Amino acid sequence: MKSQPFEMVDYCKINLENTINSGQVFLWKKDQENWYGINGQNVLKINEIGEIKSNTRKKIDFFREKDNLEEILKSISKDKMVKNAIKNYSGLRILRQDPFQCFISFIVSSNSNIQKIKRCLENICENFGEKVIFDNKEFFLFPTPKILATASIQEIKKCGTGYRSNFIITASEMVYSNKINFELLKKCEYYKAKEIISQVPGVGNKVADCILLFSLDKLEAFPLDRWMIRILEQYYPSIFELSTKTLTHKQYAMLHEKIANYFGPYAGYAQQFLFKMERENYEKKWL
DNA sequence: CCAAGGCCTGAATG
DNA sequence: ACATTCAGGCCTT
Repeated sequence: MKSQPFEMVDYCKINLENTINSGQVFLWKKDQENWYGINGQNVLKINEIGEIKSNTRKKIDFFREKDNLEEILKSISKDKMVKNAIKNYSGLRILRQDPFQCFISFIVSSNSNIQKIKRCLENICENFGEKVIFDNKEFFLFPTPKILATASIQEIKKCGTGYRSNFIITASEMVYSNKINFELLKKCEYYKAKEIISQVPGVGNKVADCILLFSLDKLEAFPLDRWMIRILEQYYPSIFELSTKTLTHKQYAMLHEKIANYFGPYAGYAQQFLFKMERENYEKKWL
């Protein structure tokens, strides 16, 4: 067996801080030594050495432990930008989130920022989610599709979600009625899954790609928000020449095509590293 | 097909 | 102190 470079082993080891502070999850906080997070009907606790505990016995592969990180990192290392980001933010992982929570989270995220998204989601949990005690601490789980589907618009609005409140209710109805079936979407290929999930009001290109990447195992999804556009303009002007300010559906699709060709089947991982890098450069706050 | 404006909130700026 | 501007993604016109 060939010995692999020392660094590669290092980069493959998960780094919780980098992972949680990368804009993919919102309901996480840290006390003295442990991270606690809400993932659907579970409270997750992760200690300093990376052991994961839950309030239930349900076991989920939250960290995508079966991903072949070495292969993925090699695959996306197409240029200096990505290589540096991998080096500087080593241990950053894509998580496998609870699909319904992820779905609602990114509908809430539209036209918003991380702090506000977090506040809104905390309100949603406190107002609609089940209260549980875990580790002598109080948590509110993420509400079920049924609860949000049958909530009143006024109640939702109190959470600070504004015009997105209607989207939340309709989206939850579609999940509750099984019109949107996450298990099915996991089995679909990327384009098909995206087509289906885009039928939900409040889910456009970017939100769809976030849901697909962060909860439905579509690692080729590459969410293009203002930050990513800025990054591509700045660092990849010759590869992905961007003409206009606003991305139409067609332009989004064409750009994704180029990106997929360039970064390959794990493009979503490249996106996460580049996003993390740029936000850190601008010293943007996380949670 | 594309461009422009409105939706809602909170932070930043004047 | 208050008013204005801006960031942010989706939908309708």
